[in-house]
Amino acid sequence: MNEKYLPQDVEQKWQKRWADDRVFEVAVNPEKPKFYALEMLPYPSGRIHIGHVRNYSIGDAFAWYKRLQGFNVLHPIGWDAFGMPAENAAIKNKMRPDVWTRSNIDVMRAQLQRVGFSYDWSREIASCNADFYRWNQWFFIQMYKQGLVYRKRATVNWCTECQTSLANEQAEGGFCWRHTETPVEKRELEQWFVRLTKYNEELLAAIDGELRGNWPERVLTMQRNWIGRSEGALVDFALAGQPEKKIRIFTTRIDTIFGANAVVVAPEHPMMAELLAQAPNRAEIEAFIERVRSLSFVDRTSETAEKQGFATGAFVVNPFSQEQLPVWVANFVLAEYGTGAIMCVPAHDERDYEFSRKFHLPIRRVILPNSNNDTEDTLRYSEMPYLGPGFLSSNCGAYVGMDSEEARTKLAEIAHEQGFGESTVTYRIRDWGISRQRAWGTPIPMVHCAACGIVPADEKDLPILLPDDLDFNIGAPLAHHPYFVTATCPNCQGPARRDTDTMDTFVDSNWYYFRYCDAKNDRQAFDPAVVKYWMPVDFYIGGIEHAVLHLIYTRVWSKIMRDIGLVEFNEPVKQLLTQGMVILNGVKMSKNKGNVVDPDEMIERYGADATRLSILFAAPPEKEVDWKKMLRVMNPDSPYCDQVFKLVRTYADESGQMVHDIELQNGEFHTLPEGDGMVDYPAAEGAMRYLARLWRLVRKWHDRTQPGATAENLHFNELQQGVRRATHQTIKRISEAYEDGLRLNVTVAACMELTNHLYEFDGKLKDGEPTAEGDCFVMKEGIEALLVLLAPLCPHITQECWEALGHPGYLTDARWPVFDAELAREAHLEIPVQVNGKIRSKVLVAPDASDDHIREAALHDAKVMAAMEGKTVAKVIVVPKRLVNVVVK
RNA sequence: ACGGGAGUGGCGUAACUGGCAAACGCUCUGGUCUUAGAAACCAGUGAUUGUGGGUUCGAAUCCCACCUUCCGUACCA
Repeated sequence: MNEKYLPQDVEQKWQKRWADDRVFEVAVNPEKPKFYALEMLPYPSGRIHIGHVRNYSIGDAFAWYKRLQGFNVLHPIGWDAFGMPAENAAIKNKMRPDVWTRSNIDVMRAQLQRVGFSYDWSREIASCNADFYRWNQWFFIQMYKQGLVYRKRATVNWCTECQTSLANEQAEGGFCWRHTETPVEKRELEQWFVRLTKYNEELLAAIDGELRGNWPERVLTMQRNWIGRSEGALVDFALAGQPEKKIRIFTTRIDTIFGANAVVVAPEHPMMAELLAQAPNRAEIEAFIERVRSLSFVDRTSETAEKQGFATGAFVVNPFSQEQLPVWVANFVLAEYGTGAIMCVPAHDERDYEFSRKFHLPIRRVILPNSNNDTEDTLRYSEMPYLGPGFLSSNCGAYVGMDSEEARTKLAEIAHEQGFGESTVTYRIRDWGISRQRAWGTPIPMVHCAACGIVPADEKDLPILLPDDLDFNIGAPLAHHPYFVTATCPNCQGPARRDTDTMDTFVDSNWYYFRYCDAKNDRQAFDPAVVKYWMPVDFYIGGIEHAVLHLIYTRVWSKIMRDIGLVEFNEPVKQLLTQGMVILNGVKMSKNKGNVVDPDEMIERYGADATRLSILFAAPPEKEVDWKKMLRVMNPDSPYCDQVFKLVRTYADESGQMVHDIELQNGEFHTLPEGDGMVDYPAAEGAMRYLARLWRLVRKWHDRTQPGATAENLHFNELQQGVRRATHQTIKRISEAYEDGLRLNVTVAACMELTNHLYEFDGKLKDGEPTAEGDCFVMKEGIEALLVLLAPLCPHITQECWEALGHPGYLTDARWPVFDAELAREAHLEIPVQVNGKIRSKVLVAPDASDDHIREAALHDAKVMAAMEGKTVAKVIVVPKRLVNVVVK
């Protein structure tokens, strides 16, 4: 064992051995319990950043933890390799996207290996490889045959930056998920859709069932809201004088229908032409509709948007009251939700109230809050609009006095019986449009034949290969590629045209982790028997940003695979952890924001183990880490450096060189002069200091401990027992931290504490004297436990130390230390004694002392007696083994 | 606006879930060692737990109000 801890040497040595001996490669083994540890796969954007290091360090720690517990752990990695940035690089740098992507992958793979993650590299996949995406095409065809993908013309979201359509989930809030500054536009397009909505109820059931407690509540809430289930009723309002023509509305409050003062339709409503037939100011209304329709999603829904509308001149009949109501068109009614038409009930809906007040429409109360003896007088002072439950008022014809909840079902039933409505459930979630007008993606395996229509490609013709000589400087490269476009109809063998759209890249991430299970299979997407062994994923780590994107799609995809007969389970991910981001100056790190911190420099200076340790120690996994608090500008000669934390922005300049800006005053950034940009990482330095300390301890003791020694026939003195106690308390603490929310920061603290304790013990021994057998045993026990407990975080140094202690094999064969409650028990308890809630003294008692004994000891303590002087004891509270509180008056 | 988190030393955080507040680390100060520095080691500074009220023998922890902050949703009828 080297005298000095040299992380580079240690890390390179073991990384090479791990690779040579394929230490982390696993195979199906029915004898062993399996564990599937997974992290969301990276996009090969160029280089790894510190956020990746954090995410993957968390996952690696858990994979190691399970491995040390004896599980057969599958821990794979791969590349989300299709997508826009490659295509942009192709346009900008005239590089082929596959070349760009693969060279990025090579760089990033080397970086990941340098961090020493315990991946089974034999399973590495890249979604841009034909042996992967051919199965996207295969799935597509299966789903097409089952009616789970279908084609329709629809208004879709269009990102002008991406030059492609987007799914609703990818345009949340009106902005593109990649370009959060770019508002999406609407376009009419013919597209392929995946029938997500078939699984609405199933998705919801699991959110409130098996996923609850195992997925973060935050993610479940977001998914629940996204699915947006809403129970209500559809009601037809016939046009006055034209009973065969009806406007269908959706409402969750059919019980308020007697209070309707109008029917309001969205500007896009399909009956608009008919409704406007009578309108005297038709031109004005049409101009209004045109104006609203041309607004971007954001402008149209922004908070400041005032309610605007026009009466169309048409009237409808309220089917319950036979009352004639005007039909209005207004900007606040959404065409894409419900039926695109509502009934306006101002007394019991905020928006309708605001709208009616503005346009002076009559407001009529139909739900009375307290009972049916509310009078108009008492109501005058009650709130408007009233949204709560109550009783139907005398405005409600035969239903007066009915409970509003009851009326909700009752009126829907009546509507159904009389043929003008029914109760229904609507959802906010839409089917998933997966066609993309891009070239760097999975070609959609469909053929357009003049004679046969749209026909799926023959399965034996898969994969439909993406040409590698596309010209990216013309729009729609696939459509302009003659050999790609030309096809033969699988049906009639006549000439046909290929679909020139590609699939959304979220298709790849739907099932990549199934492919890891059987990554080399060239006959099927995966062997169901193999997947049956490894799946579902036991522990999945990724960012919260995929809560309603990837994590909804992939749940549905699993259900589709189940329905096709490939798998048997319903949910693909048992437990989910959403790790906190690493942010810099309040912004998430990402390549296109230019604020990426490259870990290479840190690893070079402090080693991979210290880098990992420092970032895991910084905060619990689900919390954000602010990178600026992890670093400091260091250059004592620089006038900018005065031993004070500075705000540093780290990014790569044009040439790829890392540059550090430093913030001085007033939030202004200044580029540091040449040579002053030295950045120091106190956190990583501290981590390395700790590891060096551990190293020295092991070095001092490694040849004094015998690998085979047992505690039998040894009698331990008090000091030695203290070491064993600390060891076992640490085992307990760390094991609990893993099980209870994977609080890795706590495990680091506990390891340091144990190390401190071992040093303390070492310091008490007289140097130079032959060491007692008991001393050697307890140190060996402590050090070995410490190494195994720390291995998930710092696999290199612990492995090196493990070897130094005389263990021939890899740490993967070590086992998580077993906690012994007897050894962890305190020799005696120090019980704090309070007098009226204030700590006055402490008494020492035996660990098995009775409450009575503790009480007596406390009451006879000199300091306690002094504090009670002249007062009478009212009550004595004894918390077993914990504390005594004497209440005196 | 609504919904959900979160406020603990100069900083990051911990506290067995109602029982000794601050473990662990960073920073800082002093010392030992050294020609000097670094490293290392030793010692030390550091809190009305956001504010106010309540429950309790006892509150960082539970309840109420307020303040600050982060995240999510944003006319979904």
